[in-house]
Amino acid sequence: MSEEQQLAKVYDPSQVEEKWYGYWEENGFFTPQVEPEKKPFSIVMPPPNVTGSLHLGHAMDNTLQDILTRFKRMQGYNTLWLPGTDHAGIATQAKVEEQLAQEGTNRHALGREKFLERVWAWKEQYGGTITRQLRKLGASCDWSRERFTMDEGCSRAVREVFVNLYEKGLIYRGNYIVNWCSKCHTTISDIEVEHTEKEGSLWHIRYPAKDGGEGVVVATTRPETMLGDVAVAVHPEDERYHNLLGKTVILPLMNREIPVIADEYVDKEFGTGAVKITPAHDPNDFEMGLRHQLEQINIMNSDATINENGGKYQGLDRYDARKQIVKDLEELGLLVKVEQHNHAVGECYRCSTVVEPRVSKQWFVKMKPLAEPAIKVVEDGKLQFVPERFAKIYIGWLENIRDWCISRQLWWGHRIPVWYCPDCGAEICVKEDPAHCPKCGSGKIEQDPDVLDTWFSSGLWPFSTMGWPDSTGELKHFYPTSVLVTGRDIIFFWVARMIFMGLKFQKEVPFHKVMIHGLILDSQGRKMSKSLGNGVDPIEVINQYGADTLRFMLITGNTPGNDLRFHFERLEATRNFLNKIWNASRFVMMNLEDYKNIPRGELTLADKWILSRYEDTVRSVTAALERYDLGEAGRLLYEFIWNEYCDWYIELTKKRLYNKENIPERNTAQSVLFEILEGTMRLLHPFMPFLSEEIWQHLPNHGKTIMLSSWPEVSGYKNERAEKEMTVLMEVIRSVRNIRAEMNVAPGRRADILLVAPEAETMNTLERGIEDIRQLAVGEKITILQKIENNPPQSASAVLNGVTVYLPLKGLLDLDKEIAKVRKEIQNAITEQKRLEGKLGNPGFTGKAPEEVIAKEKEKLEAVLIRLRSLKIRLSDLTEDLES
RNA sequence: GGGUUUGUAGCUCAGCUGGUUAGAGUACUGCGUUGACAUCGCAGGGGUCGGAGGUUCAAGUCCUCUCAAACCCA
Repeated sequence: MSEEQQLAKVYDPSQVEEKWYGYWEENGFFTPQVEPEKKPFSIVMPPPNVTGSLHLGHAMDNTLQDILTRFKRMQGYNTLWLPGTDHAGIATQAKVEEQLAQEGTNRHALGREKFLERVWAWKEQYGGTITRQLRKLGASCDWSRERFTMDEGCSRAVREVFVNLYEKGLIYRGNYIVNWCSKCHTTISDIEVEHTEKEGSLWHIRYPAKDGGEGVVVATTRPETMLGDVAVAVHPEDERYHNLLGKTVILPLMNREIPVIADEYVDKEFGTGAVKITPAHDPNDFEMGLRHQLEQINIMNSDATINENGGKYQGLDRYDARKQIVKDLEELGLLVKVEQHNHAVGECYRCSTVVEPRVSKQWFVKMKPLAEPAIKVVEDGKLQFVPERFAKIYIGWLENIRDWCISRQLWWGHRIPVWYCPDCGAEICVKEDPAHCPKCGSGKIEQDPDVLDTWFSSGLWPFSTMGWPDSTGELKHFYPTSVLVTGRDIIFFWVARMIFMGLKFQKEVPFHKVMIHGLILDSQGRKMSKSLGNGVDPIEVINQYGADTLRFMLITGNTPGNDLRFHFERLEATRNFLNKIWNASRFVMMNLEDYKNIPRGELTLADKWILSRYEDTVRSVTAALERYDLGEAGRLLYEFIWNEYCDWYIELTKKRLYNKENIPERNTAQSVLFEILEGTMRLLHPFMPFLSEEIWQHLPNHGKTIMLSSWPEVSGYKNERAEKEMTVLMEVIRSVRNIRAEMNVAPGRRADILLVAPEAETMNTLERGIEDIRQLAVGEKITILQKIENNPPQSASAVLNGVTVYLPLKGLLDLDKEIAKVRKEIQNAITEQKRLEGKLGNPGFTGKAPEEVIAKEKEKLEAVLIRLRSLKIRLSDLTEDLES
């Protein structure tokens, strides 16, 4: 065992983490065979952006998945954690375009084919970064099955789904108002728009009547869109405007005649109660335009400049046009007033450019028929959210869903599998690329230039990664997956879409549970962002503290679903915990050199106690993991290891370990120390895979790897009596230490201790624990009596439940102080006694409270009375002392 | 405007279906080099649970209102 003795005094994660990860991966420990006879446990990893790098959100998300995966694997499940990456259309394309810009060129100059080559090259270069980082974190996912949303298999799945939905009429092409990002140069879906509250103005503009009357004043936050106005609308019950209904007003600057119409959508209270209607540039106006058969006048180019429909403003940027229009209106005397006005502005979630509602021809998924079953499975409990409250958010969103715009004006992504025939006008949607028009035979067909929203392919992730549309063993065994772990920010983007896609194409939910976790915030509770510069790089944290420390810190210290603040102090506290575990293990190994795995001798009270506490820990940690309360599981382990195993049990074994004469006793202590440490390492392994493996490998009787060892189970060690007895000893020891500290007894100085316990049972406990007390309370001569005749002179004391502790301290004792202390304790006890008597004397309480609660209160009262009696005796003894 | 979450010791957070004298870590104070660990040990001070009202024999824990913060949706 010489190698054990070489363990460093301080745990150094950098020495062990890489070694073990390589060992696990090379030996294929992460890669399951499909074993249909075994119970499956599967997770698909939310695919990170292929060219991205790891942030703390990923670190937490994947730590949670890894904990669940390692836990279930040890429990003997056929366990698959399937990793992969996402092609992230807009983000990746933008990065490559940036690169091209630096070279002084752009994608249009390059052409579609060459551009895509560049993106693939970019992916090859940066695509491995994040998966390497996940390895550093310790993720035990099966890299042999790693997938990419644009790989051949996933692309086939996308094609299959698109064609199928198209044929069922669930995908259609139409002219609708969509969100246009003029910087990313593409359409984005409703949920990709972020609304932020902004200071703006409300311009009141007069539209004169055609007949020369005053006309009407409209209020708008976007005056530039008036170039595309086709009507003015008022509420039908708004009496202020009854005389104007049906009349015609003149649109200033454009001199267009437009009608005043009535629509219930108009809010009478807002602005002047009259609104300008621009169907081509506002979603609400668009709807109203359809109701009233209004013309749609598109006034903007794709770069958000005014187009030929904007008259003399053509060519101006939208905001320059706004300034000019306001100025011109002012000169015409048509600007009535300008008010301060705060309103929500939609911005692109990727680049924060203000989105432009714009009418254009796009592809959509019809959502109602898909949403209904997706709502039902959650309502029926076939798919559960953890914590449950997120189900409400999910259902609420799906109930109010609008059709999903899936086409993107990008090049990087799955190309829409639709061809148009210029000769006969046919629209062709097929699984295999067609060479000519099936209707007229024309060879001039052209494919739709757009690609699909990235989330379209990620929506298929749980089954496309398992080989669908082929029927594979993985699909049969591992689908539906067991649980999906993700942040609450993508419930709409991703979770909902996987659910309806899974239901549609597999006729089954894609996962049984969805575990939602919060965000990681900085120490001040702000979101981490590039612009604030408050982000923390998990890789730097790993380099500094180790992956285990980061992992444990990320999953403890909060409750499921809530955000977590990132404090370096907590990181340090966790590192200290790892060091504590390391040193406790070091201690055990140092004392194991002659350990023989033979039947152990008689167990001491301390042995029985720690075994019982260990059993409790096994049960509670397992239960917490089963209900996805990983933070609680971590906390329980922390408390057991530090407060029970280290602070008490190790200390209690030292005397036996150091006495090398008594081999059986020493061997028994070694045996229990070892058994608990070994089991605890297995409990700890999902949380701290590296540290637990390193320690476990140094222990005797190890196998190939802790990650394939079995999860600890309860084995009948629970011992209430031992726990109760141990509690008495611990209280006695604490009170002696307390007195010593108060009286400034030097730590090394042995002191005599007198214990008085009226009950025979307690006396027995003390007698059996006498050596433990001597050891941990630094006792000299210890006397245990059932009662005392004479008051022990010059003694400090403490009155516990059932035991009175005396420390004779000749010359050190301040009698007045001691008396005051006892008096105060008597006061406290009396207060408590009165409270309990009042409670028990209350017929309301005794009549209505459950039996056990009453019994408990009675017990408490009894204990207080006993204590009070001892305290009073103590007080009279002390006063006698004072008088003598 | 609708919804969700949070508000417990200086700080960060636990406290399950109402029933201990409300807990932990950290910070703070005192003592400490006994053969795992100073990234440590022992001991200690510190909160009446955002505010108001209500239900109940009993409320941090349920209800109503209210204040504050964060987030989501419109």
